[in-house]
Amino acid sequence: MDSAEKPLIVQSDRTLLLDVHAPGAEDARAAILPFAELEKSPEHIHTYRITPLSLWNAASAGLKPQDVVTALATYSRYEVPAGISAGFADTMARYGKIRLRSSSTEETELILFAEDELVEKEIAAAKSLGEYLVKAEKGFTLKLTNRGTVKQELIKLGWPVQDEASLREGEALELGLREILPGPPGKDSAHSQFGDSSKGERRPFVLRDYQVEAVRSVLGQGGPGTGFGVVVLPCGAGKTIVGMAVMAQLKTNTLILSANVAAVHQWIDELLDKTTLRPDQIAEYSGDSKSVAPVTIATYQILTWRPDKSGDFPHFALFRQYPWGLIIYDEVHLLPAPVFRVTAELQAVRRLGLTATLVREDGAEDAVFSLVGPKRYDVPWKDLERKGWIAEALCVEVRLDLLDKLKIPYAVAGKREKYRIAAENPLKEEAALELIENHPGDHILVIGQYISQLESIAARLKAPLVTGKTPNAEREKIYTAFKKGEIPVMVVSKVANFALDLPDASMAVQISGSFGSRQEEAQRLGRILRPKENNNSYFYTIVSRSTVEEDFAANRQKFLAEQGYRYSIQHWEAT
DNA sequence: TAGACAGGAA
DNA sequence: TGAAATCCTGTCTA
Repeated sequence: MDSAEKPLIVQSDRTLLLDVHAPGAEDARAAILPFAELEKSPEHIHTYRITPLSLWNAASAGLKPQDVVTALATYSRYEVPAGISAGFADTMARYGKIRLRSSSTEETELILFAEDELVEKEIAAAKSLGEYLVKAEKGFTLKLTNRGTVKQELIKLGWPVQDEASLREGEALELGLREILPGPPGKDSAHSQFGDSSKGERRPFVLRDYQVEAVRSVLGQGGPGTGFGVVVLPCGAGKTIVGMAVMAQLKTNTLILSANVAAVHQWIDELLDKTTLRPDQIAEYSGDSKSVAPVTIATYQILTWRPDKSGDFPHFALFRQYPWGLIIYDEVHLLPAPVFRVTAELQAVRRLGLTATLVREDGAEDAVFSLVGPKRYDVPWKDLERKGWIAEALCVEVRLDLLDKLKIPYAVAGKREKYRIAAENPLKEEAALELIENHPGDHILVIGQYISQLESIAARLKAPLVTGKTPNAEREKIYTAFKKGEIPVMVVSKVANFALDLPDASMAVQISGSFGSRQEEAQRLGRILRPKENNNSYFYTIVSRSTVEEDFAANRQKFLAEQGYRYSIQHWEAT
């Protein structure tokens, strides 16, 4: 490759510019993904940033500074700035400089070792740690119960702790997977993980190669200190299966926390379908039913509920009253702040975080890192797509003008109203109708934010509308008809973000979205990413040109680019 | 005992 | 930056 054509520009401020049109851009992206975070993703040049956290994640995954340097040198158009490599080495070296080990004498104490004297002095001088650490002959001792808090404080000081203290063994539980021996990957076996449990059949399934790898990277080789961390996999890639496989390896009582009751039920169905667990060994702990069993699935919400604002969290007792050997945090990026607090106490219990995206809008990534664990496994969506595990999705941003009549009201509107005017641009409906007309035979989901807009387009499409107010019985009826193909188009509101029982579609048209949340975009794309027998899925986002929406669209798409998708932009004109 | 629904929270 | 949906609890009805 001519070096002038290389895709990457490395800058001394630790940003990486990726020219997405250059040859080798895809390979370069895959190479930098383990240690860099995507920051911006406009059409031509994507910006990645190397942060301390991204380097520590890389270090905990076993990457060496030299690997980072090599990746950069391989794809860099210009010479890698002098000094930047030394900086990476310094930052990465911080991971592992401080280790946490079990005390050989005191069962309720841990020992914090610093590799060199300077680091030790720095820790000793840190005010925020003073109340937890006691100077010992070598290193410091701390109370077992402060394990998480200390780790969190240290990462704030720039010292990620390598936690090697032993983990508590939970009560043993015999369970296995109803798994058949893995075969070669291919399109056929891609479907075998999605058994139809409604028919009551419990088919064996194949653990996919990347799922096996994810399990291995969390559990390590069974050595001390392993057994916690976060696995990042896209929607539809079988995160629950990774969770169940970890459970089957550890064979211990497990508490599973998930985002909503639908997810709780899904976990229960999956556990019954794919493991050897009996129904009486599985319990739901939610608003409906508060039972506890060797495997218990709870919602985050019930745990964070409290009768009055400043009081205690009565349901936290669930964490402590049962001998859990493993806690699974489903959708760990949604972990609420109060659960961080109790998680800080639970550092002796094995922890597995599952998510499609670690990105949090509130910047609590370092709390996830220090309390749940470092990122242990991540795979670019494009890889899964290439192997046929998830459907290939084509993302198109459709830009159109604001309706003439609205241009003046938009210009004079306050910041607040601008969002709504741009989002509800009536021309979007025309464009959506046209897109849908051009896709006969597809199962189409129209997704939007505002009920009035959705009502209008649903009426024009003669399609059913599902919102939060739609009673469950009716939802069920519409979903079934959509699945059978009796209804080709379905209009949905924000329920699309949460409802797990929403049927799969081969095309989605997003006519309005909310304030640039990447998680939201992820959920929506996930709706159309399930494996299909035939060809591609389409994801259209309709955006009003020259409005605030363009900025939001950029933010929302960042996530997709993060995963290696390429957006194309179409301009639509009213005829 | 199950469900439907209102009200509060985030 | 704002609207919409969810989940939990408690109460009421049959």
